[in-house]
Amino acid sequence: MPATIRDVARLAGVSPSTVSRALSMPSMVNSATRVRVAAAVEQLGYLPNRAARGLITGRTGNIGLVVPDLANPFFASVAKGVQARARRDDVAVFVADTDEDAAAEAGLVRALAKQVDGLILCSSRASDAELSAIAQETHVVLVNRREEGVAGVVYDNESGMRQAVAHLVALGHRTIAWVGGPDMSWSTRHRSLGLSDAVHAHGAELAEVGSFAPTYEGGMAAADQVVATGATAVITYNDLVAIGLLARLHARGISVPGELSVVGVDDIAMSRMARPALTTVRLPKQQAGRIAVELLLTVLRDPEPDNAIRAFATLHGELIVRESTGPAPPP
Amino acid sequence: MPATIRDVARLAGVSPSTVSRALSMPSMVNSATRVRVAAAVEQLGYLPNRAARGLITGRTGNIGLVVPDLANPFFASVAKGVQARARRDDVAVFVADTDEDAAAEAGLVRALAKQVDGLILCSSRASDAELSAIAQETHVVLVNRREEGVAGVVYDNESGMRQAVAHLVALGHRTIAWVGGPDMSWSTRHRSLGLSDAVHAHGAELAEVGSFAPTYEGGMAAADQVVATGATAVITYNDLVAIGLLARLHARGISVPGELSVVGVDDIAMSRMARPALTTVRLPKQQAGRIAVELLLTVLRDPEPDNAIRAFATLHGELIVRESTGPAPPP
DNA sequence: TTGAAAGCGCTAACAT
DNA sequence: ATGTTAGCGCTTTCAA
Repeated sequence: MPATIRDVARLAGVSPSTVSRALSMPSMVNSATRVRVAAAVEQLGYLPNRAARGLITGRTGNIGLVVPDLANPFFASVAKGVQARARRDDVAVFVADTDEDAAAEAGLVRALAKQVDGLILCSSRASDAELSAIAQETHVVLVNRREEGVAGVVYDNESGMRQAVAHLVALGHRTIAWVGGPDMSWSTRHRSLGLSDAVHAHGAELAEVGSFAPTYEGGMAAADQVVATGATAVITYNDLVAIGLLARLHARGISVPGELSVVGVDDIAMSRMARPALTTVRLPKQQAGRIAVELLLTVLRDPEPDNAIRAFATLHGELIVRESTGPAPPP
Repeated sequence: MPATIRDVARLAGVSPSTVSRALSMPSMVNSATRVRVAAAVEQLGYLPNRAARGLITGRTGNIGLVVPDLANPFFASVAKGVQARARRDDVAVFVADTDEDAAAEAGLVRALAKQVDGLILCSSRASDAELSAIAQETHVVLVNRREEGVAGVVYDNESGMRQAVAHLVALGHRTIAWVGGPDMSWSTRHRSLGLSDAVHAHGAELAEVGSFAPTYEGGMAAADQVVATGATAVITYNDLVAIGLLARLHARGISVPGELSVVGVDDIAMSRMARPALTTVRLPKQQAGRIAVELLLTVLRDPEPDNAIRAFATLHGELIVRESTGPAPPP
């Protein structure tokens, strides 16, 4: 049986309210009593029951993190960043994996919303309407998606795509293929847009091969269509897709980068380990998680609606050049 | 402002206790009132406050999952399995990442213990003493570790090692190196033991090169020592280590499997994607997570101490042969 | 500076 | 079958 505040109070010879104050507002209690309370707390190994506290303060000290797929290293990294930052403020984190299912996401969000002070929605596949409904119910921070009036952190996808295109064009590529991710993904739309702009700015050609699952399998599936476009270079929605694509190209005996250059996005650990090692746009993943928590805590501390709107962070990706592109020029 | 049980009661024209009963023990309430309550619940979008319920029932409907490193795909998969199974029973999951730090683990566990019905400790690095202390405070299910009197799920490491060794010996290897994982890891001890038995049973030689971090970097660090042993084959603590080792061997121009055969453990997605593709012992990861939840829910349902002791599941690994071993015989 | 009392949202006796 | 009462562990008025 864990000790309650009354046990502590009894042992310290004070009232429960004094114990409560000694813990949450130490300045309002006599230093002598404060010491006695501290001793009792120590001796009993007392830890306040957060649920009980939350019931009255309306604050649970918990936050929720919702991701499409924990097995995707990108999300695992974001989750790690969230964890790390949350722990610093003694905040516990509920994690929910939606399995890339928008319907499941809605359910999980509703279930979590009641037990947390706020929610971090990572790469949410929810519709705009659903999203604002959620934002009404609890504090929300978005990762990888920008929505008016909701706080969040996004990557500058346009800049990432510009870097990738500049690199490929410098290598002599004139036709670049693009393998898109989930249609509901904000990132895929913005990467596609940025890519289109960058390619045309360089007077090159863009060959879009459509939407694929953001997974290794998605990349395998996309490979043949990419080859069919006749492009000499391809940029994929993310690294997982690029690595799947690499595998299929290898199976078909198509040499990378000899016949086709490949660029991914994310720089997951796997990218470096791929053969050939994958050129990619490195996104600061843990940082996104940390900032998301930061934002959420800020919003919670000062819930003025004005702040929510401004609280949008933009992170920048960085092109990491590896063997999967050049120096061999395309055919 | 979310609706409370009193709002529902008022709208349905009944008392709060009736609403409570209609929701938790529907059979004890008149079907007519049950319908009225259901309607009110629906109309108000009422969702019981779990914290409040937990305060009185002593059950929160939450569980905690503690892992050493979410960025390790093995743990990400286990987490996914846990999530999936927990969701089926409408249980929410706190996830804590200890960053491979035993001290952090202790703190996180204590913090979580109060807000959950039970804890799943995955590859816990805690000492036996700490572990039993935790098991005293809350219900615990261990993954990847076997402890007397604590429920859990482990892999049959011995069998996995036997399969790997039989494979290597059949290929003609006579000296097999072993790269161990964290010293505090139950798995590393049992893999090492099983390996030793299997190797000697085949009349072969075992060359142990010590403990390394269970990461890509650990594998890089181990590679040169492995080579120095003169072994023609190496088995590593896990796939991440094997892949790091592969990278370092590649950098040194040592051919795999031509000069050295490599076998990992886990079969993370990355293993298939490695070049050469990694031979490994496939562990059912999500299944471990699912079973852990199952066990925990069972223990919670019927907290007789007798069950806890028996509730230990053993899962079996399966050797997956890929390019990193044979058919080329060792030198 | 401290204590007593009330109550957060809910469920579990105890009545009826 | 339903309502009333009490109280889970905590914080927060309000008095002293």
